[in-house]
Amino acid sequence: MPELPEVETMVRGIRDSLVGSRISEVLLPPCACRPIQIFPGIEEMRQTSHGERIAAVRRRAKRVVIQLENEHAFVIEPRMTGLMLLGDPPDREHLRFEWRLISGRRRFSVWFWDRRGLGTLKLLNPEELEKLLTGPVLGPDALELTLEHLRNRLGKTDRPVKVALLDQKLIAGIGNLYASEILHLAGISPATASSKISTSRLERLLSATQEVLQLAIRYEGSTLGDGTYRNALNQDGSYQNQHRVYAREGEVCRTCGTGEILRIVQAQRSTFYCPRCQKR
DNA sequence: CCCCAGTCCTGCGGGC
DNA sequence: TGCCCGCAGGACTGGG
Repeated sequence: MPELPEVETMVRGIRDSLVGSRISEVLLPPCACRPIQIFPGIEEMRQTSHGERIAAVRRRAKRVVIQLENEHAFVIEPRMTGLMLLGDPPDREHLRFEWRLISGRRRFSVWFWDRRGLGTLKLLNPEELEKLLTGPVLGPDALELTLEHLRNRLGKTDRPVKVALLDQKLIAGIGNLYASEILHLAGISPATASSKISTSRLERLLSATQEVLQLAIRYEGSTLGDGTYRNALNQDGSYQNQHRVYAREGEVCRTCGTGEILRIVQAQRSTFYCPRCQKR
């Protein structure tokens, strides 16, 4: 499931090829499955993007932003199973969108592939893009968090900290997998009421967030058993081998060597933790 | 306003 | 063996 590290890996994987190249065509591949949500329609997308040069490729939280020189931007939300690919896709039937590009004499394509089709694709105008980047829909990016952010945002809610970490309005970029990983490294129980966490423990939470996300980026994200997430060249990430708790229910905690990893359900999502290492 | 349950989607694996 | 059901969870919606 693409979260911040996986989306960052996608962006790094396509950036050098895309920046400076020119869009010759955008296409909806023939696809037997239900079409993904796109906005606006394909014809408006063509009119706005045809012949435009790509100025930048960046990440905002869990979204890929492809900025054009005319200041419009494609914004891709991979959600559960979406991938940005330069190489061969896992299969042809779940290709959802194609950008045909020209760089000098070279012609190539970048694809959006999405097995489950929960992903979305939008072409935003400059005002809409500005709202996405700085508006209230998304909180501060998890890699740019400060202690003040945590104090102001977690301090005002009594929800369990695991649930609050998933709220993109509070902090943007953390998903279900990395929330469990971060709380384990921070030594904080996922059930702790957010507002009850002391400043010194918020400092641990802050450094654990940076450490886990940066390390996961270095390992190019997590490819789980379902094998869905891959980098831009359709290769596996390797952070799954470093997982501290996620999907390790019943196994022994590698940190304390004795605790058994438990799974609980919070807000209809699985949470994994070590009851010995993580206290309220 | 705040928060939670329900919803979308597809593929896979457990159980009978 | 084959079928069905539940589960995976990112982001959004409706309602309490």
